[in-house]
Amino acid sequence: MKQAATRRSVTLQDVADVAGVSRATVSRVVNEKDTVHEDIVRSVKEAIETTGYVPNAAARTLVNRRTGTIALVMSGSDGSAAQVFADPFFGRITGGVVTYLRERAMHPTLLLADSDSARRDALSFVRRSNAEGAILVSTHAGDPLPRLFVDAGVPAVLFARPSDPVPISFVDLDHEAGSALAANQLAERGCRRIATIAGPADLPAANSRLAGFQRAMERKGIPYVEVARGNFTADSGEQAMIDLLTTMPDIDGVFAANDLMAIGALRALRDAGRSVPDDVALIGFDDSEPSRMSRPRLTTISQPVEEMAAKMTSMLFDQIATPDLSPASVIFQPELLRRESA
Amino acid sequence: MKQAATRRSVTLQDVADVAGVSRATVSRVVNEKDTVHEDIVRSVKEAIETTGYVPNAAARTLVNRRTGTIALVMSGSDGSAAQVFADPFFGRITGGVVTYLRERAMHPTLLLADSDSARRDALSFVRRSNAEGAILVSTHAGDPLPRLFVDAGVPAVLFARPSDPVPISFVDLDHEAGSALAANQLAERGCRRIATIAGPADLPAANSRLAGFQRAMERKGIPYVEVARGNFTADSGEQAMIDLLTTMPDIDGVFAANDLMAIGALRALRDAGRSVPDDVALIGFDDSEPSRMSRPRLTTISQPVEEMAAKMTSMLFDQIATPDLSPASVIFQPELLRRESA
DNA sequence: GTGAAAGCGCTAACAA
DNA sequence: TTGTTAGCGCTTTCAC
Repeated sequence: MKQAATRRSVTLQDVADVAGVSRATVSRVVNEKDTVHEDIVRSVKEAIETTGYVPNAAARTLVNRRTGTIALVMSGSDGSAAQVFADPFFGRITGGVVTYLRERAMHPTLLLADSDSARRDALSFVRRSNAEGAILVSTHAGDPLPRLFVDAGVPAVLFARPSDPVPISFVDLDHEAGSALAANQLAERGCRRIATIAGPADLPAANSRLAGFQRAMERKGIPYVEVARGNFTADSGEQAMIDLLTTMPDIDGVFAANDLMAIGALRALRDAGRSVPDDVALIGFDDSEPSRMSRPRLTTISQPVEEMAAKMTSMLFDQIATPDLSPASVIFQPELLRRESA
Repeated sequence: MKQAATRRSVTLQDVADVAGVSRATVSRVVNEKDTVHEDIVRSVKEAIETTGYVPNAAARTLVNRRTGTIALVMSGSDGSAAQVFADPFFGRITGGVVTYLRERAMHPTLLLADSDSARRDALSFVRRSNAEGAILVSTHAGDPLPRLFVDAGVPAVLFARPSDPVPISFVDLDHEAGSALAANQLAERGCRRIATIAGPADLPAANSRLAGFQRAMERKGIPYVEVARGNFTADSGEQAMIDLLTTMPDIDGVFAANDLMAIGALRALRDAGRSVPDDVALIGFDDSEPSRMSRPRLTTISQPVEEMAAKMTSMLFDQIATPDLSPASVIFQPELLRRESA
């Protein structure tokens, strides 16, 4: 069966016929090459208007190898699926990426890599030249994804330092500096009996935050800091605080490695009748939504996620332009957001 | 300059040469047509392996018109840019869409439509056949986006009922049923002096929630409900609650049209020395992260966002398959999530 | 400045 | 079952 004429989309040739010129000329006009006589430009543009011509991206890509798309790969731990997206962190990264890309008339395609097969699919997506490169957001340690992309020679950059040493460009936060900010603030308030609620030991970022805090405290003349472990949830923070209150009853300053745990700690403190910040000063990390909602509002460490995402995207562009660029990394500085809890 | 052989990517022809067959046969093997002799299949697969062949998506798309991509268009109010993505709602929708798509080996491309030109770009993105259709998530009233897509005859579905009447398929929540759930819960607790903190009057969803609440209360024999207005922020909820406490000092039940306002109300109530839920029962709407973090934990109305997003995606597929399908809508039922505040 | 023609890599008739 | 061939819509030399 022949295709109905109305169904067929308008092509360069159609425009050329209407304008009485060749395909090539129309192509030049569409691509704004300035080697076309302006009278012709005008009539071609008219023809484009009347025909309602829209260029076909696939045909273009086929010849010039540019897709105008990059892959944004979210790599959660296996099977975590949709949960990855519920994290506001993901939204902030996405915002930064989109903001940067839109100025270059490009768009990210979202891939979820939460299983071996999904990881392979993600790689193959880029290799079919659906995308010019990939932004990898890996939330868990030992993620095989970065290695996969690097080995395949596909342009890619990573959010956060790779846990295994992989030659790939990345952006990261200076976690140690962040917790040092918290340490200094606590010390300057006059806190002396200090504890920290650390994150999971298998997360590099959590360890950096812990190490940075301890080191900064030492520099402030407070060599001993009590350490409790949580898993980045509010409940774990609450429990850790309860334990801390037992082991260190006269505690007067706490740094939680993320806001959620700080919120949990806040609850334990309230239940114990300790006032924040008067009895105990408390600092979180992340500047998350709940940290802004809490009472007292949480003093916390903020990271420039959108900015980091934008930088990461620009690094990806560099790599696409110069394929054998050697890996680079950019470390961003966090800020102390003084609110009410410390 | 001739292109270096190593740079050129492996094509069907290369595989064909190695396997000693024709391009067409290789194509058949790649596309798993079962009309190929299994010995040949084997040797072709081997050749694919040794050559490292990866099919070129653009070339495929050019002939079969399928891109394996759909556009996910987030339409914030003008200039709201990245802020749209910070909303966890966006993440949940994305999660639902991705989960549905991945089973069909497809992926969403993210577009932000927060200005007239961005809206046009979004439309043109789909029309260049970069995507087979579009999922429109519009957060504000009077958004011109749905109309734009419908007029262009591009397959599209909408999250939430269009504020202006546009012939487009959509999914939505039964907001009235949601607030009726809240009303019933309040009434059954024995609350009699009841108020609601409504959302902005120009948001259809906010109005439905208000109307549904009033109606359900009437049915419960409580014809009068005090109404305060907020703008969906915690601060506005706090202020509204303060006002309510003045105009209706013996208030014993409050329904806030979203969780953030409920959180604000919770603060005002605590400041006023009212215990929740004993003195005043409080219900929110959305089941957001802060609602789970608060103390007392917020009783709220939850909506099946991921499910709605998945359904929306499947409706888009129907529309792509059958272009002149008439618009359909599917309304989802919310649930009462009883926690501690009511 | 403009047109003719040769592909980009693939699929799908149609032949064989 | 397999190969030949004609495009899909575009860009880009290369002549004119």
